[in-house]
Amino acid sequence: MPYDPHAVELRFQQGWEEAGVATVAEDPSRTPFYCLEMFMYPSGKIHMGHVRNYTIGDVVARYQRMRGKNVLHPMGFDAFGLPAENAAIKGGAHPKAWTDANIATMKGQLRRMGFLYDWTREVRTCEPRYYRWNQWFFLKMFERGLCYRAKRSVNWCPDCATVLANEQVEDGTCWRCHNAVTVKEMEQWFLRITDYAQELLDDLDALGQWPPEVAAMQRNWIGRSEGAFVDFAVEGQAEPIRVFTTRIDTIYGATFLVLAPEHPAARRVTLQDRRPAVETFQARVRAQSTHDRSTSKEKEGVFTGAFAINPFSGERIPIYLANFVLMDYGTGAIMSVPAHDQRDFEFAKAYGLPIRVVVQSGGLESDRLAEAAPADGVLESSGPYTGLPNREAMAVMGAFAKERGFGEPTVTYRIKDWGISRQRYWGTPIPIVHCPVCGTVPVPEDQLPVLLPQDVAFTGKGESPLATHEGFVKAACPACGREARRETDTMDTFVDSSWYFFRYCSPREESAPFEGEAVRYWTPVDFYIGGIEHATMHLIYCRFFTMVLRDLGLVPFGEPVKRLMCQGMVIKDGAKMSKSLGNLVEPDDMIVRYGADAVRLNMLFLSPPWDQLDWKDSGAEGAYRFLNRVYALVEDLAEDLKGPVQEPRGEVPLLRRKTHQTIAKVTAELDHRLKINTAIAGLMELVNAAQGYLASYRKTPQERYVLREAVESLVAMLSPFSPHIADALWQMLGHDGFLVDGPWPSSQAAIAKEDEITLAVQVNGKVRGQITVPADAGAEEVLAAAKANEKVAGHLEGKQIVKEMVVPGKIVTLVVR
RNA sequence: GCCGAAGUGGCGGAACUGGCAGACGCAGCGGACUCAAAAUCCGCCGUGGGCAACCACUUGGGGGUUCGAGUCCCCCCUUCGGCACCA
Repeated sequence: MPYDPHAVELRFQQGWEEAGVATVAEDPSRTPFYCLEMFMYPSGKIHMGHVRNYTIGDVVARYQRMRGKNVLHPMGFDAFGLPAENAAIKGGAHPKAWTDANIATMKGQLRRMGFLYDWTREVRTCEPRYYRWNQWFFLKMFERGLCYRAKRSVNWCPDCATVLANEQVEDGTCWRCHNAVTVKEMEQWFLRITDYAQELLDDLDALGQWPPEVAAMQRNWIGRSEGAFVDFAVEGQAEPIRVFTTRIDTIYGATFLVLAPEHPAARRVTLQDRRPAVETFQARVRAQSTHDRSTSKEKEGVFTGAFAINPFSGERIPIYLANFVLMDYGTGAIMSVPAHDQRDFEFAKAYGLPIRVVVQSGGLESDRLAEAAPADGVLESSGPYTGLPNREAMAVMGAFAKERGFGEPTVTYRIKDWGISRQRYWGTPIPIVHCPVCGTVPVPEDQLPVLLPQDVAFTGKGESPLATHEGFVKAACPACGREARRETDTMDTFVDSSWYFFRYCSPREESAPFEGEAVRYWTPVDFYIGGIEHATMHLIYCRFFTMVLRDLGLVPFGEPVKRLMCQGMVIKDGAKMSKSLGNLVEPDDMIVRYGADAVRLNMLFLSPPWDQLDWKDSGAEGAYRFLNRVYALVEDLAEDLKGPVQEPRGEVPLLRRKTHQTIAKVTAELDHRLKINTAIAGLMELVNAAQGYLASYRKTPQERYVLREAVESLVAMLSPFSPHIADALWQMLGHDGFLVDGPWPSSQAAIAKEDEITLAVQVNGKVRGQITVPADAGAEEVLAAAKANEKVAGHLEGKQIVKEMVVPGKIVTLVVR
C-alpha cells in the first residue's frame, strides 16, 4: 500500500487523543521538563510563522519525552485585544463570539499539525477565571506601591483611540495599525517596572541560555546611564532647576541651560516679555506628532529671558527651551556644553551662544571647533579642577556636589514605568472605584472578579464602550458605600501574557492564581520558543512579573525562563509573507498536498531554527519524497525483519557503524545545539546507507540484525519530526504503543568508532595524497605511511623535510624545502 | 550615529574546538523502466585548463597570524534586525 499521509495522520491524531497521551500530571519520581511556546493570539487562522514556532516546540517536547522526562507542553490563547474589538466595530460579531470562533478554527489547525498539547490545561485570558487574577495581581501591586496612577504625557493612537506603552510605538507609529502616534496628557495607571530596572539588567548576565542578541536588546532598552544630578539656582527665584548630566566634568564649559518644552518650570522661569515667544514655541512643539518630533533633527529653541547660576563657577548662563531636550528622560533639563556635546554644539551655533573648551584632548581651541569634542582629556579653564584627567574629575566633582548639597551622583534608566491603561473594552477591567469622597479605592479581593459586561455598544468613537455602560460604571464605593464611578480603562494585554505560563501548571485552581506545589514542580520554564519581536516587550514584562511574584512570596525564583530560542522569520521569495504581497502560503493547502509530517519536516530541514527561512513548496515536495522512501523501505522489509536475528561479532558492519554514528549525532543535536536541520540530514544519510545495504542483503540472522537495528533506530528518531508516519511504521515493525513514550535508541561508542581512518597528507599546505591507517595508529606509523604514499613521495623527491606533524584523526602535514 | 547578527555552488544550507570547503536536500543534465507520461531507480553536477591521471583558482573585498584560515586578528564593503536628539 502506498504512503497515504492523510489516512496515517488522522488515524494517529485520533489514536493519541483517545489514549490521552498528551495529558500529564506532576510526578515527583520523574524529572520534569517544561517546554513552552508563546501562546497564540486568536487572529483567525494560523500562518507559517506559527507552524514553524510550534513545530520546533513539538520536536523538543516529544524528544524530551522519549528520553523519559515528564514533559509539560501546553497551549492557550492570548484572547483579549484590539482586533476582536475592531471586528465588532466594523459590524461583525461580538468580540467574545469572534474570539471563540477563531480559537475553534485555530485549535483544529494545530491538531491537524500533530502538535501534542495537553489541552486539559488550555488557558484563555479572556475568561473571568483567568483575568480575575490579573486584577488580583493589580491589587497586590497597589498594596505594595508598585502600581500607581499619574497624569502623564502618553503615546496616543488616535486611530485605535487608546494609549500605547513605549514598547508599542514603532518608529513613531502604532504597532498595531501603523498610524501616527501623538502625545496626550492623561491619567494613567502605571506599574513600577523601573524599581526592577537594575535587577532586570543584572540578571541578563546570568541568562546564559538566552540568545545574546535578546540580552543586548534588553540591555539597550533598559538603558542604564551613570551620571549626576546638579541643581542650578535660577536668578531671582528660590526654586533651582535640577539637571541630569553624564559629564559633570565639563560643567565649567556649560554656557547655557535647556529645558524640555513641556518642563513644569518653564512657565515659572519665563520673564514677562518673553512669554508670547515661549508660548508660541511650546504650542508649535506640542502640535507635532511623535514621529515628526523624533525625526526632525533641526535644533530649535527659545530664550526664556531667565538666567541660571552655575554652582561650580558662579557663572550666569541663559535658560532656553529647546525641542531636542526630552521631558521623559533624566530630569527634562540639561546643562549645555557645546564644546563637548554635538547637540549642544549645533544649538549654540544656531543661536550664537558661546563655546568653551574645558576638556583638552589635543589641540582643541574654543573658537575653532568644527564639531563637538566628546573625547576624554585633561581639564582646563575649570577652576580648582584644572589639570585633572576628566575621568577623575567626574568622581571628585560628583562628590563635591553632594557634599555641598546641590547635587549627587546618580543612575538613570531609559526604561519607563509601564503604562497599562487602555481605553478599550476587550481587556481586563482595572479593579478600582473612584469615589467623590474617598478618592481612588481598590475593589476588595473578595469582590473579584470585576466582570466585563457583555452588553455593550461598539461605536468605534471616543471613549471605551465601558465608559458609556451605565450598569458597569455605577458602583458603590467599597469604603463608604456612596455612589461612585468604576474605573473604565482596561489593562494592556501584555499583563495577561506576563504570567500565563504559571497558570498552565494548575489551570483550574480557583483560590489562587496558581497552586504552589505544581508551580514548584514545573517551573521555571526549561525551554521557551517564540518570536524575537517580543524581546523588549513580553520578554521584559514576564521577567518583571516573575520578580514581583517572587517578592510576593509566590514563586521561589526571579527568572521565569532557563533557555530561550527565537525562531527566525518565515519568508517567501525573499520577502516577508503577507496578504498584501500576495505571497502568503497557507499551511492548510500544504497539508492537503503533502501531509502535516512533510510540512513539519520541510520547515525543520530548510534552515536552522533561529535563521530566516525561505519557504519553498519544492522543499515540501522533497520532504514528502523522503517520507515516501522511508515508508516504502519499511513496508518492504517489515515482514522479513520479524525473522531470526543474531548480533554480529567481530568486525563491525558499515551500516551498523553508520546507525550508531547517526544516533550519536541526532541525540547530541537535540540535547544541545538544536540545529535540527543537520539532525534530519543525518537521518537522510542513514536511509541512503540502509538502501545501499539492501544490494548485498542475504537475509542471514546477523545481516538482519544490522538492518533491523538501522530501521528501528531510524523510525524512532524520525518520530519527533514526523510523528504520525513514525508511529505507523513502528507498529508495522510489530511494536505496540506510541513512540512518544520511547524508546529513544542508544548509541554504543565502541560500535560508532571507526577502526580505520583516512587521513589527508599535506605537503607545504596542499593536500597531495590520502592514506588509510588504523584508527589507533601512532604518529610514527602514520608518518611512515604518509611518506610511503606514492603521490606524496613525488612531492618530497629532492627536497628536505624541515617539519612534520600528525594531528590525530585529522591530518598529516609535511613542510619541505 | 550606536549596538547586534550575517555574507559559502544556480538555490536552501553543511563544515561543533583552526585540519581534505561544498554533507544533506532542491533545481538542472544524462540514462533505465514505460506505447507515452507521472512516479520510481541509477549516474553527473563550484569555476577554469587538460584526452587523461592531474593542475590551478574558489567561502563579500584587502591585509595579517599559522605548517595550515570559511573558522582567529586588523581595515573596508553589503544586507538584515534593534535603538536612536537618552544629556
